[in-house]
Amino acid sequence: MPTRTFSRTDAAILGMLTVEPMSGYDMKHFCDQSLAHFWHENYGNLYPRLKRLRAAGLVRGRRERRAHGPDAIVYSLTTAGRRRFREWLRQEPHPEKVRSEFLLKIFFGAQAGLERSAGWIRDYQRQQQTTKRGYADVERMLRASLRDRPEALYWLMSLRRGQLVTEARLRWCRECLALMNDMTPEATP
Amino acid sequence: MPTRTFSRTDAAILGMLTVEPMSGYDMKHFCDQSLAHFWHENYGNLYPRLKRLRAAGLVRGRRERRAHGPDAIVYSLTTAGRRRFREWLRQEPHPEKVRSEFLLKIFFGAQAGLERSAGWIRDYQRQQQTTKRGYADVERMLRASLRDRPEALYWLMSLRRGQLVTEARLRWCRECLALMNDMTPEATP
DNA sequence: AAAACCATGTAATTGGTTACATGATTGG
DNA sequence: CCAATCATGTAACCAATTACATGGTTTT
Repeated sequence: MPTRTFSRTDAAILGMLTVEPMSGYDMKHFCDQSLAHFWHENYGNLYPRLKRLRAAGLVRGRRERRAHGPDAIVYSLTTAGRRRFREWLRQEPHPEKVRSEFLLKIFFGAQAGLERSAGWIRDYQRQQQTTKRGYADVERMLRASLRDRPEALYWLMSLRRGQLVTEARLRWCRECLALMNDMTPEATP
Repeated sequence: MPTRTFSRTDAAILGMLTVEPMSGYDMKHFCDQSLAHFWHENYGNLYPRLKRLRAAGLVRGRRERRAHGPDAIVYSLTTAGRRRFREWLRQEPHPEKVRSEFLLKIFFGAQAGLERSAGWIRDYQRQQQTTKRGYADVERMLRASLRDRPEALYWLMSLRRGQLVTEARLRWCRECLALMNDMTPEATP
């Protein structure tokens, strides 16, 4: 009797546990720090999933005393869990279903006017710049861990993707803002 | 009494109707053709939403005879609908919540091995190449429509974003494949 | 006559988000 | 002792996907 349904969140959970045993709380942090540019989770989804995975025998969890703060339920993979994760890894990834509210607003930007649209782009540009700076730190850490963690090479690859894409987005911002600037009726004397 | 909830799909629908009156079927096509790289819809969501929007008085729809095929319900914006769309446009876009199954598989790729991971990347590369070719056609069409459609400038901007990002992703594929190739124990004599 | 396309819909389900509730521990 | 952080959970909700069902029209 296999797990009834196996969501992508389940896969992410098992994946994180291949790195090291973690609590649900830790996983949230792992997502926010290491997977941020391509994955996110929230507690309301994480905790119930962990319970189900445990019931299904894919993970085991035990209450542990922590150096700082209250006890936590630390989960680790069972043999079945590791097997299930490998199985998921073998399957072709589903094509992504993008939904970018931001680009929707740009596409229909004519209705909003140049000023407003340029404003969204500048906000977006700022975000991307912050992201870019964040990557630099992560990269340093990852490179350092390459010695004792061969997987870090894969981590670096996924990071690299974030970097290149962010770079491209920033370039796009510059291009658009320049273009829009040329279009604005010159107000300087 | 305003619409109870206003989903992003609702916004997309109203947006498409600012371009021209359309049926639900047309909208699906519009998404697949013009918004594909940042938006997608499916009938099971579209049709019920259209009903609700009509009930809320934001769109009006009437059965029309079509040149080819059966009758269609062609929707257009009401004044309230146009107002509601402008209101949505003024609001700051929500930050995107990315979930890329593909990158998750790359990140945890060490568990799968070089061969498998490189395979996913090659598949991905092929997809992106197809996408890139598609953009070229769209660009030509959009540039042509610039004369009688000033909004086409905004359409071109959103397209440009797709082009730059796709370019970056392709570059990433090349980099990764080269790196992985160097790592494979040379099998040639 | 069949295949391909045009067109609209519903029901069941899931997958995920938000908001709420609770409480332990640590550092200032 | 208060604020911040650590930690786990549930309930209500919703948004969207999938699968199913139906039928008209056009082309071959």
